[in-house]
This record gives sequence, structure tokens and C-alpha cells, in this order.
Amino acid sequence: MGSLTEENYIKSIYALSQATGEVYVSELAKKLEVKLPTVNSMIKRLAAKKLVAYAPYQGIKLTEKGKKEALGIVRKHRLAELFLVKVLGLGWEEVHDIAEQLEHVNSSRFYERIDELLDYPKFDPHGEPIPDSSGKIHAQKGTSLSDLAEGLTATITAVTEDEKSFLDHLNAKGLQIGDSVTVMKREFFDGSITLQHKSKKEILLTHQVAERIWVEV
Amino acid sequence: MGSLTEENYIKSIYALSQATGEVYVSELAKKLEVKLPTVNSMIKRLAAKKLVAYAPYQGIKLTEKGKKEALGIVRKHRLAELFLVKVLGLGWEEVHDIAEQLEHVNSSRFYERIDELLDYPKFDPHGEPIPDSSGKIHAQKGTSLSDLAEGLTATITAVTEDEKSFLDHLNAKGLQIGDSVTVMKREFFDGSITLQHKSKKEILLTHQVAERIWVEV
DNA sequence: TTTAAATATTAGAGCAATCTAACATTTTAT
DNA sequence: ATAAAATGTTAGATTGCTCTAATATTTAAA
Ligand SMILES: [Mn+2]
Ligand SMILES: [Mn+2]
Ligand SMILES: [Mn+2]
Ligand SMILES: [Mn+2]
Repeated sequence: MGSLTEENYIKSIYALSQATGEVYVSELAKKLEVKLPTVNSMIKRLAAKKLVAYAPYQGIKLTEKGKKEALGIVRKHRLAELFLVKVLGLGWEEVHDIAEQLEHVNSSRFYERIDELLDYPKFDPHGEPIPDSSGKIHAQKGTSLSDLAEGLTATITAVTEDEKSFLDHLNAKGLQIGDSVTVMKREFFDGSITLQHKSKKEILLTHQVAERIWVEV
Repeated sequence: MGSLTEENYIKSIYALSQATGEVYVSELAKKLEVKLPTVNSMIKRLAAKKLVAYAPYQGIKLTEKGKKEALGIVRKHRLAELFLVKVLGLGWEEVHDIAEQLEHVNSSRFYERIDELLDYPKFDPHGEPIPDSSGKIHAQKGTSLSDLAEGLTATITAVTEDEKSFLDHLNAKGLQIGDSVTVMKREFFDGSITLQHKSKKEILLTHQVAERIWVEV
């Protein structure tokens, strides 16, 4: 197990390389809010520890060892978030920042007990899958709400963003995991969509918001 | 709020200066498992931040500001320990090491909710008082079992040591907070004592153990 | 009261993690 | 194809926290 900083790099590399399998120094620098040379020197350290594979001017990839460590941290993060919601009664919009800290707690006992108390959950409060203790994860993501055709009805399964401001926005619109929504109108000009929702009210979402909401038809 | 390292120094200074109001560099070095010059240089930094008062070759004292910060950390540590026992079902012997990590979590929401869930507890699983959110603490310690006269019966209220090996030892002897014990014999030679306990068995404790157990007659 | 032992401080160094400034490479635009 | 822009790397410095070796002060012993 590495330092807190190292764990945060590994986790970010994992998250940002999900799509293409690799991530660039500049993307990491932005995400971690540090300068490029800082990332550059850390990547070299991680490479020396065989956690990432990297050649100058190329994308950064996690090794198997790195991936395993990343999944362990993601597991702790998501278990912590669900725990904070289910046991401590916090809102889904306020748990991410606390989980950022709890994910670094080094205690298998602690996470075993949380896992058991929550009855071995499969998803976190944002609908993201929780890797099991061996690192297996079910990455079934379905469709983005921004791609759902007009007239179709679907159920919200996840949001791929857990920043407070985003979730506060959804709370204000009254949207939650499990809600059924129907796309009434998709605007060609800006990609915004109008939804019919159980609240009976029509809800307007910008593309920026809709693309972070995932649904199952 | 300072760094994790700084918080650990402040907490140790608080703990070790309880008795006399001050603590020496060598005592801190031993407790924190670092060398003397390490403590020396850190103390200077803490003094620059007005967290401790210190003059070369003199004892180290916490300032009011330092004391306030120490009590905040102690509060979080003890709330965490009780939470781990009451909510997660861990044993009193295994919670200290986890609490050492949780005490550094920076989230008032997290600790507010734990406090509420536990119904604003006054004591941790080892019988140590939990400072309230303003830093007030009830330091009623009573008598050490090592000072209890032969023939007297008293109730165990606290243990002033939460290392696993010590608590494992008490578990093996069957002693718990709240138990009633009677001193049958006190040995002059080595300070060891023999107790009568609800388990009906006689229990022999060395002085080293008895002095860490506190009772109320 | 002089010496020895214990304790504390200073000097100088190393590593992790960060930065700025300068330089190099790769990608994109003209 | 060349220039400009974007991206990445190297060099060198800083801060926090730690160390060893050398020196100083205080306390205890002879
Ligand atoms: Mn999160
Ligand atoms: Mn989440
Ligand atoms: Mn403890
Ligand atoms: Mn305790």
C-alpha cells in the first residue's frame, strides 16, 4: 500500500483511463489540480513501482498490479458512500467528499463489517457498481439519457458524477436513482431535453446534465 | 487544521502532559516513535503556529489554541471508537487502531451524525470521557485498582490504555467495564492483586495491569 | 565539586511531493 | 511543409518530515 497521494493518483488514472485504457499527463494534472511536472515525476515513481506502464510522450496505463490497487480503493470509496447514506443518513450529495477520506482507511475489519452491515451491496448511492473484495466489477452502464430517443421511457440507474453541485442540481429538479422518466422533446440546437417525470412536472435538462445520467429502457 | 503529522503531535502532547501540564522532548519521541531531533524541529514549527509554548531545554505545554485542537481530535477518536463498537460491532480491543485513522477525518457532518446516532455519548468503550463539541470534558477518574484496599468492592469504570495486547489480556481474564470486583489480596512484594469477580473465579493481576484499571467504590 | 550520564539542540542531509522556468516533442493549422 | 499551438520533459528550488552525527546543557553520581 502506497501513500495517500499515490492512492489518489492510482484512483484518478483508473477513472480517467476507463474509456480508452490510457490517460494523458495533462488530464491527470487537471483532475488532481497539480501542475504537469508534478504528474510527470509522480508517474515515474509509480512506474518504478510497477503500478503503471509508461513511456515518454505516451499515454499512461495501469498495470495489473495498479488496476488491482485502484479497484480496492474504488471499492472502499463506494462502500463508504453507501454506508454514509444508509447508516448515517447523509444525503447522496454530501457523501463523496467524506468518502474521499474514508477510502484511505487501512483496515480490512472496518470494510468487512460495513460490507456485511449493508448486506454485500452491489451499487453505491449514485448507482455506480461496487467492486467485490476480489476486485470484480459489473460495468453494465446502459444508455445515457442524452442519447435516449424522443418518446421513450426509461429508469434512472446511475449518475457518473458525484460532485455536490451536480447532485444539488438533480435534487432541485427532483430526480433520483430509480425514477422513471419519459423524453418529451430533444432540442437539436443545444442538445437539451424535456422530461416527463412522476412528479407530473416537466423537467428541462441541459445536455451537460443529461449526459451524466444513465438509464435502462 | 494542520497536517496529519501535526495532529498526531498535538494529541500526544495533550495525552502526555495531562498529569503535570507539560511533556519532555524525549517522552514525545518515544511515544511517536521518532528521534529526538525530529521532535525538536516539529516543536519549533508548532510553537511558530502558537499551538505550543516552549523554550529550549524546558517542558512543552499546549497553548489554549493547541488544547482546543487536541480536544477536538480526542473527541473524534473516542466517538469513532464507540461507533465502531456500537454500530459496526467490533470488539473494544480492535477499535483503537482504526480510530487513529478516523480521528483525522475532516467533516463536521460525519461526526455530528455519529454523535446523534450514539445519542450524544459521554464515554468511549474504554470508559474514557468524550469531550463535547465545545471541548468540555469530565475528567472524573476515581481510583486506580492498584490503590484499592484489601476487602473493598468496586466497579470498573475505565481503562487508561487501549493497546490491543492489553485489552486482549483483559478479555482473557474476563474483565469488562461495569464489572464489580473485590480485592481479596494485595501482595506487598510485587504489587500484584487477587480479585473476586462475578465469574466466581479468582483473578490475578500484576501491578502493571491493575494500575491501568480505574474503579468507582 | 568535578565527572559521568541523560537529555536536548544544531548542523547537515535525504525523500516525497510540489512548484516555476526553460527546453523538447508532438499535433494542428496555415 | 513550415509555423504555431498544445503537450510533455528536464532542471532546479521549496516545504514538510524525517534521519545521523556532532555539540551543548542539565541532572545525577562519585
Ligand atoms: Mn464518490
Ligand atoms: Mn459514488
Ligand atoms: Mn484509543
Ligand atoms: Mn478509548
